[in-house]
Amino acid sequence: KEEKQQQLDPNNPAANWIHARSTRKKRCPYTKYQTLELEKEFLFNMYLTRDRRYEVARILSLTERQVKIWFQNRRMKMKKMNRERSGGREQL
Amino acid sequence: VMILRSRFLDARRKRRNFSKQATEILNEYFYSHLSNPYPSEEAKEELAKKCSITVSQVSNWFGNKRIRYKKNIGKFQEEANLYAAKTAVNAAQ
DNA sequence: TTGCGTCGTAAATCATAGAG
DNA sequence: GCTCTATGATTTACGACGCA
Repeated sequence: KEEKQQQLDPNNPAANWIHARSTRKKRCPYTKYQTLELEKEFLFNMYLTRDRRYEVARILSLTERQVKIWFQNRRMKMKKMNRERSGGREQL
Repeated sequence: VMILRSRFLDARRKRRNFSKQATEILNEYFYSHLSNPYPSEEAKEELAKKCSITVSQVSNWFGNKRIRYKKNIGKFQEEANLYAAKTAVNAAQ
């Protein structure tokens, strides 16, 4: 059911925008518990100290790198939400 | 209160498909820039305005389109031809 | 030179609008 | 109405680049 064969036709101008780092770790969705705890920590402070990062990672069985990146992504999400909250209309 | 609040927040996932015309505009851009379908911030703003959607929605659309196109070029061949022809006609005028 | 910041994105996954 | 699948949005994980 899974044959991903794409013969890139030389005529096809789309030949060059394929990135795909083969070494990239596959995305693995975090559990409800992990996400909830991360959100709680984010509410406490948007930026982690090194010690907090270590603790959070240990408690949630994530790597420190994962926790660091989660916070980076979370800050970007917040930024996006603020951007669209101020620009768009509000109802209710 | 928390339930109502979460319902409101989850409402962001309530979506409507874009209008036929908006999809048309986005596809025209995509297929006429197939060698580099990465609109600049300015281009995104212009597309957003023309389509009456947000810049984020334009970004989402291109992100989805690039990956889905790449994953199955054959499936989009007909669509690609259609917009290529349309672009050619526009250019000829 | 280490290291964490943002920005833009790939790819997978989620949620459901809509087509059969 | 009830599946499915197409589609828009969100979630992980990086690369590229900035600053201290």
